[in-house]
Amino acid sequence: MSRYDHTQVEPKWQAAWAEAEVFAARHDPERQKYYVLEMFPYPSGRIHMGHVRNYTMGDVIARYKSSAGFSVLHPMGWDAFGMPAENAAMATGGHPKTWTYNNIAVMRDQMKPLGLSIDWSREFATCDPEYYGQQQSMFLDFLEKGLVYRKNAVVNWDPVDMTVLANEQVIDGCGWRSGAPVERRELTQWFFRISDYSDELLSALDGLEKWPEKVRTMQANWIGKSRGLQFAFTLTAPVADFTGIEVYTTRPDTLMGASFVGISPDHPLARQLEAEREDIAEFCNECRQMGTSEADMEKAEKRGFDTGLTVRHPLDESWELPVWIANFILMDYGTGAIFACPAHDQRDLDFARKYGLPVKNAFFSLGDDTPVGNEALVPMKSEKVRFTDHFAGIEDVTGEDAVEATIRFAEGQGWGKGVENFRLRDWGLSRQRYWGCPIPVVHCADCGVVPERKEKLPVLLPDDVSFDVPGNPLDRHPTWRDCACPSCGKPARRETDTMDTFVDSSWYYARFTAPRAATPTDPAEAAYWMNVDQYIGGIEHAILHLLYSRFFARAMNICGHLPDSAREPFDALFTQGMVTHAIYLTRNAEGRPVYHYPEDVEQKDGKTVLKESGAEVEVIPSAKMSKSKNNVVDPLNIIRDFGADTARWFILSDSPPERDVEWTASGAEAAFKHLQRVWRLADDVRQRAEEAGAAGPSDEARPEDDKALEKATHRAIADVTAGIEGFAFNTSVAKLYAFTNTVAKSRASAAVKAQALRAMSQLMSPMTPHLAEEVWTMLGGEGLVATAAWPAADPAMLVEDTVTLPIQINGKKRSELQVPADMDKAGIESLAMADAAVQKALAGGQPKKLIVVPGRIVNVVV
RNA sequence: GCGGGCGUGGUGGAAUGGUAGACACAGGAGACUUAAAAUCUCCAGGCGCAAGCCGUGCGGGUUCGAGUCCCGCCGCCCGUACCA
Repeated sequence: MSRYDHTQVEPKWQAAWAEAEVFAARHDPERQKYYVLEMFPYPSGRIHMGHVRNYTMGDVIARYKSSAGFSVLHPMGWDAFGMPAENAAMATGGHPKTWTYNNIAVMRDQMKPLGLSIDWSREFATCDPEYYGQQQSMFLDFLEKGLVYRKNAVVNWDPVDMTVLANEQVIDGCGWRSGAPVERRELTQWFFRISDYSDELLSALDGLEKWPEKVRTMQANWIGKSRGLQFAFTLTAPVADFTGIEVYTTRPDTLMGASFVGISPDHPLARQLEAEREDIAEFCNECRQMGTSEADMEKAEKRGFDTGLTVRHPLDESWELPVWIANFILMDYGTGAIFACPAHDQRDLDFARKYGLPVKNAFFSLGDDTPVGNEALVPMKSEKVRFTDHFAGIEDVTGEDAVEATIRFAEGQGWGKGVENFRLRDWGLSRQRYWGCPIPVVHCADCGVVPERKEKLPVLLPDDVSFDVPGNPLDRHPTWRDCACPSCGKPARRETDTMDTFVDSSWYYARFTAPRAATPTDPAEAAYWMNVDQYIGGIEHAILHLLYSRFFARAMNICGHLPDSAREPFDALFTQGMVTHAIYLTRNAEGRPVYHYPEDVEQKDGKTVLKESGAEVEVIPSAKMSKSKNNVVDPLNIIRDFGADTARWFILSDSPPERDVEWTASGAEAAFKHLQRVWRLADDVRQRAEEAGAAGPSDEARPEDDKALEKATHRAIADVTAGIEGFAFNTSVAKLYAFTNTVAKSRASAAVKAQALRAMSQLMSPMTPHLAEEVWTMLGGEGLVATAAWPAADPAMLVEDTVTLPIQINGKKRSELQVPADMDKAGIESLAMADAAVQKALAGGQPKKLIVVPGRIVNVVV
C-alpha cells in the first residue's frame, strides 16, 4: 500500500476494537471511573453534522480518559418519544412505533462507521417498554412522596381540529393545520412539584463549578428568586366574596407612585366579574384568543379594561385607585395581581399613557427633579435616589435599601409582609398525545384517582391506533381506557394523558448505569458510575432539560433510586456550538430565492458560480444547516469519500468547540490531505528505519537534531494534552499540525523520528483513532493505541534556555531583547535601557516609569 | 418584550490584562512534470517607495499596557416553560 486507504483501514480497526471489547464499560472497583455522556439524539431519521460534532467531542474525552487509566462509561441511546413520530404518522399513514424504530436502526448504522468508543451493549430507547415501565414505577413513587399532583392549567386549544396544540404548532396565534385562531383552555393536568425545590436548585448552582457560567446565570434568572412585599388593596365595594385584591411587588418603595391595580384575565376576581358582566366577559375572551407562550404574550399589544371597581391605597384611605384587567399580567406569577407604578416601569408607563392613567414619580434622580415623561425612570437598585414624601421616612437611599425600609414599615404597621417569591413554576407533565409514556393512574367513580399497581406495570401503549383524525388516539380507543379500579375492582378508566418527553430525558443518564435492571436503577451500579463526569450538549438545553434533570435526580434520591451524592447528576457540563454551512442562492424572475446544493456550485476566478450555467450565486455564510435551504451536508457522504477520521478531524479543527463551526468542502479536503501526509511521513520513517536496521547503524547521527525533536515531542505532548483537558480541541489540532511540520523538516535519526510519530499517533488517537492505530502499528507500537497509556511530558524537556522579551515604549512594541530565561529584573532593566530604540526615545533623559515583567515584557514610559 | 451569549485579515480562527493575526483554508510565486494532478519550498492584515502610520463591530472609560476589564449602542444567535 502506497497510500492511506480509509475504506480498508477504518473497518479493520473497528473490527479489532469490537473483537477486544475495548469499549465495554467495566465496573472495576480497583480503577477510578469516568462517565462521559453526550445528550442523546432524537431519532429523526438521519444523523447530521451536529451529531458528528457532539459525539466526536465526547469520544475525544472518552478515549483520552481511557488512555489516562480511567474505567470509562460512554453509552448511547435514543430520546424516542415525541411529536414528530405522530406528525409523520398523520402525514404518511404509518405508525409512530415503526417510524421510530426504523429511524433508530438507520441512525445506528450511520453512527457506527464514525468509530466512536461507545459501549453499544447499554443502548436503549425511551420508547422501549422496559424503560418507560420503570419511569411509570418512579412516577408512582413520586406520587407517594407527594412530588406529583393535579391542578388546572391552560393549554392551546384548536377549536377546529378539537385538539391541544404545542406552542410551536401555534403560528401567529392560529393552529398550524386548521389555521383557526387558537384559544386558551383550562384542563386538569399533572404537575411535578419542582417549585418546592426552587431555593435548593438555585443555591446548588454555586457548587457547579465545572458548568459554564452562562448556564448557571440563565438557570438562576429562570428560577428568579425575588424579595418583595405582599399586601392587599381593599375594594371600596365588595364583589361577591371578594373584599380586596392581594398583590405582590418587588418595588413596594414606589407605592406613592401607584396609578392603578391590574389583575390577570384569569384572576378569580376577573372570573367573577366575567360571570356578571358581558363587556368584561368579552374582553377576557379576547385576551384568551392567544397562544400560551410567554414570548407571544409579551410581544402582543398591551391591552387593558377598566372594571370600574376601585380600591383604597393602604396608606391613604381617601386615595382610590382604579382596577384594570390587563392582558400582560400572568396568573402564574405572584398573586396574579399587581399595582402599577408607571413612573418607574416602562411597561406600566406605556399602558398608563395609552389609557390616560396618572403618572407620578415616587422618587427622582439625585439633582434632577424632572417628572417622568415617556421614558420611565428605572435606575439600578444599587443607585441612590431621592424619595419625596415617603411614608417610611426615607429620603436619599438606594432602591434596595428603600425596598427593605418599606417592608419593615409595612410589617410594623401590620398591613403587609415581606415574602420571597420565585418565578419558577411547577412542571406540567401531562400531554394529550399518544406517543409518550402513559401516566399509570386510573380514574374511578368511587375512589377518585388511583395509582396503578406496580406489578401491573408497564401500562403499555396500545398498537391498534389510528391518526386519521386529530386528537389523542388513546382518548378514543374503544377498549384501552377500560380497566378495573386497582382499589375497589369496579370498572374504571385509565388516564389517557401521556408524559412530557422531558421526563424521559430527565433520568436516562441514571439508567445507563444499569440499563437492564428490573428496578429503575441498580444501587451498586449507580453508586459506582454516577455522577456523569462530563456532559456535552447544545446550549439550547441550558434551562429546561438541565433544570428538570437536576430536579429529577433529587426526586430519585428521595425515592431511593440515586445516592445522596448524585443529587447533582452532572459534575461538568460543556455546551457546544452548531454546525453551519454557507447557503448558495440565485433569484428567480420574481426575485424569490432559489437554493442550490453545495455540490452544484464551484469557485471560478474568485467568484462562486453554478457549475451548470456559470451564473454567479449569492453566498450567505455560516447559516444553520436546514433542509429547506439545501445547505445540509450528509456525514455519510463525507465518510464515504474521505473517511470518518477526516470528518472527525475537520469538525474539531476549525472552531473552538463552544462556538459554531462552518462546514466547508475545502476545509474537509485539507483535513483529508493532512491525514494522508501523516501516513506518508510514518510510511517513510518506517522504510528508513528498516533500511537503517538492515544496514546497521549507518544512519548519520545528529545528536542536536535528535535532541531538538525530542524536545518538540514533549512540547507537543504537553500542548495537545492541555488542549484536550481544557476543551480546546481546535488548539490541540493546531499544535498537531505544527508538530507534523516539525517532524517533516527534522533531520533527526529514523529511530527518534519513529518515536516522535508514535507519540503523535497517541496524541491523535482520540481524534482520528483509525489512522492512529495504523501509524502506531507501522512504527512498532505494541498492542492497540486505544489501550496504550497516555504519554507524559517530561518537565525537564519543556524548559527553554533563553526567552525573547518585547520592549514597548509607551505601550507600543519598538524592540526585542534576547535574555537568559532566569535573568533577574535588574539585569533585564539595564539591558533594556541600553537598547538602541530606548536610547533614541529617551533622547538623553530619564524614563518616567519602567515596567519589567520577567519572562513577559518590558515597557518604558517616557 | 424579557434572560443569556457572540462579534479579530479575503475565510475559519490563535492570544494567563503583556509582541494581535499561531495553525489552517482560499490566494500568489517557484520546484518537480511532456502536461496536469499530487507533492515540496517560499510570500502574504491594510495603507505607504521607505521611515512609519492604522488596525480585534461602533462610541466612551479604567490601566504603564485592553481583543481581553467597565459603561452605552449596533448586528447576529440561543432560550422564553407543550419542538427536542
